[in-house]
Amino acid sequence: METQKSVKAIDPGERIQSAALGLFIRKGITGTTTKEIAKKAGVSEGSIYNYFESKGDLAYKLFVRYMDEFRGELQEKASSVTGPAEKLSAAVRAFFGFAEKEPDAYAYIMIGHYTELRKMPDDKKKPRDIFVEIIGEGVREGVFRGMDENMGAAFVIGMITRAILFRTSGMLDTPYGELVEETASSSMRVLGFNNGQHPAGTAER
Amino acid sequence: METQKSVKAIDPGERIQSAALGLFIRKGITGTTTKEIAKKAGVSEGSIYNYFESKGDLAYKLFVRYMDEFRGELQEKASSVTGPAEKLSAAVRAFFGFAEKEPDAYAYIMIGHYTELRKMPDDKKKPRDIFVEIIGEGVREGVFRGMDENMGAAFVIGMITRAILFRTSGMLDTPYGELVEETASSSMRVLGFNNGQHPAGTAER
Amino acid sequence: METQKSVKAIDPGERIQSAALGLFIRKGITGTTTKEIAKKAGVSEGSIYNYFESKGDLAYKLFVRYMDEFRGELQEKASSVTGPAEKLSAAVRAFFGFAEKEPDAYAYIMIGHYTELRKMPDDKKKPRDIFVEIIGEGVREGVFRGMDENMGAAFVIGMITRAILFRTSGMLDTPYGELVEETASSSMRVLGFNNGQHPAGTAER
Amino acid sequence: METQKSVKAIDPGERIQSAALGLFIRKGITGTTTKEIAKKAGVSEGSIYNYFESKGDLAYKLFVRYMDEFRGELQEKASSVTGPAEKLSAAVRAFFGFAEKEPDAYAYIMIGHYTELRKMPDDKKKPRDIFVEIIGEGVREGVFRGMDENMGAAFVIGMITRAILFRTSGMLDTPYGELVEETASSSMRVLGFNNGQHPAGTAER
DNA sequence: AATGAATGAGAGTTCATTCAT
DNA sequence: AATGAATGAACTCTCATTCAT
Repeated sequence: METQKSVKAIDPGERIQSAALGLFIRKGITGTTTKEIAKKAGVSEGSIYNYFESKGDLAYKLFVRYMDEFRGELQEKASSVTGPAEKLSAAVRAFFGFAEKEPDAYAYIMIGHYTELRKMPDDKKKPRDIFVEIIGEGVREGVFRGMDENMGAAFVIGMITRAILFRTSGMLDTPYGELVEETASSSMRVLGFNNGQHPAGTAER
Repeated sequence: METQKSVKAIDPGERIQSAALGLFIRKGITGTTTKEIAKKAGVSEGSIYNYFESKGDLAYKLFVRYMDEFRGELQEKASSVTGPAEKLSAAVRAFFGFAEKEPDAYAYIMIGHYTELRKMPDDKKKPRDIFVEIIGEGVREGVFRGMDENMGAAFVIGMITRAILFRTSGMLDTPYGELVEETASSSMRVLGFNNGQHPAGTAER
Repeated sequence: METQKSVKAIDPGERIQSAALGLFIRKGITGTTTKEIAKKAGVSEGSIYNYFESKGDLAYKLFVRYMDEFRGELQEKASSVTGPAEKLSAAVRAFFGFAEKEPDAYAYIMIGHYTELRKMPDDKKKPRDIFVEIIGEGVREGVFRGMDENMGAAFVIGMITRAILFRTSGMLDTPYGELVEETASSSMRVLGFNNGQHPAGTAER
Repeated sequence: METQKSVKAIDPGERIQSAALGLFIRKGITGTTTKEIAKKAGVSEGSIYNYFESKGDLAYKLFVRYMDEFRGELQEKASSVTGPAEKLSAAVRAFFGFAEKEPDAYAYIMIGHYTELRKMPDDKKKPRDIFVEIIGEGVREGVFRGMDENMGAAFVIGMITRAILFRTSGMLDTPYGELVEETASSSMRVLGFNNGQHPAGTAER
């Protein structure tokens, strides 16, 4: 009963991260002040520094955290099925699923590629690696047409992210479920998926 | 013969824009100081304000300028051929062409979508509109499979931009020409291009 | 046998003072944080305030404590012999002795004259008073030449402190014992000590 | 006529240094805020940074400037006469002269030895070197008794600085001129100066 | 007595913008 | 048009001190 008194009682470090995430995606990292973060999180400005070394550290930790979470979900969903086509479909769905479930975290990850975060080194496995592996496997097994797996991953990820971007910014009003299915099947077309019946490259369905 | 006395003689406004572009893509807009711009452009800090209202105005004008230029090239190339498939191919090539010829401008446009510039309203025609129109036309003519033209544009643009991003960041070493061709043909696959022989949706080639 | 259980068992107030002394002389009072003191002393930051009113109070108490200790040693050594010359020699030796035995405390006292501590009023007897008294006595007894006792004290203390400073900072490599003797005899020269044979002040000039 | 409009017209960099010097010696470097310096100098806080890289840089530049000036005066005065005894006397007088003419600069130099400045590396010639050279020369020429020149310098400088300190802090009311003469002649006593009549070292002990 | 998270005033510093020249 | 010194608001970050536990 003492475990959780009120909403204010949850870990300040968590509240700071949550507040920062919302501000970062709306105003950018540099465009967000520590004063704003503190106010939104309901803590003092100085408190931020009890949990993070600097604003940059906070931004970076947030990035790594959500990248890991995102990659983890992709991995988990892809691992739960067998076969390159099934894995790819699962990964596409998980991608959309994450963007739908945690839109702020998703937006932050996307922004990260184009801002200060981009230069932050990371030798950890990234979401894209999941796609590269699945496609590589599919190509080797003859399920997908012969193509560079990195290029295939670029195509698939590109389609997904732009579809989400178009939808988020109101340029596309296709219902969510339909968009997911269309993106998944379009990915199959790009990869020359042949349903396993005969050599890749034919793809009639 | 008065057209170009020396490098210092060209329009200061031009030099300022050129300097700013390079700095903006490397350090971000907020991360770039007017002092740096002035120094790189070889003008005084105060001079910037004789040509632009503020740093934000400079950033915005740069964005609009290159967006226009980019869209213009896409338009021009697409208009020079006939038929949706040909137009689309031309647009895809022009997209890559612009990114190759003016990498800084291209990078700036891409970054713009995710930073301060994003909020800048624009009712002008954008690069994406070119794709939407071409695809819409192709769908109506039965050359492409039946699909939402905005979704199709999202897919195609997504493939192109990610392919360029992967290549630029060294994750993909496919030769330039080959990448262009692969992207163009993959776009056709996604759009269910049937070579004009029979109803879209079959796509064997 | 309860006197000293473990190093952690000794009085926290003592540990705090010891930690503070080391930090103060290396980084200055303002340059030392309470967090550092607490860490080095092995206590919590808050604990400091159970023993001292403030950081300034801690700095001041340290200063007074060592000033007293220093003056006490000078006094004690000087009192143990008779005659101005002997007393002065003893005081000079005690001065060097203190600097050698408790270099941190000595350094802190020296620094104190030039920093925040300087303004702290003190009507207590100070080390310099020992010298003033001895010299005044010597002058009145005709053992030293006629001179202002305060001036004489300034000269003697100046020689001692600079000699120690030069030695501590590596500018002087005279062995310790020799330096003490040289300083003591040089003090005698300055004070015109005539070995008691004939009236002081002989040194015609 | 335009050269000097008003007192406010003199170089802001100079006004900043002057204001900082006064504050630094009264409150210490860390104890002085940039806000105070700016206010006293009659400039904006930001202006300080048009002239100095940081508060530390300002403090350091001030230190070097006055050290150079001080050493220069000692050198100049010592060079204007011949013979070790005369040179030493001149140096002692110049030392007192500088402290009298520029008490703030003198105080700042003294404080510098005990604060942040102390760690600032300096391979330049320092005031003390003047004394070391003169004494070394005197010892070699037999004008002063045989002694380590560094030790001799420590004694002489110690006497001078303490005499000034005692006088400045009101512990000594000897008139200025007399104090200078007494310090000069006492220095001669310490160095065993024999008036040139017979070999140094005569002072049997 | 002991703790250490929380505080918030205030520090040094940056920088877009202005304006007298 | 061009300059660049001056500005001052706003920033990030520090740290002595407090206080609920």
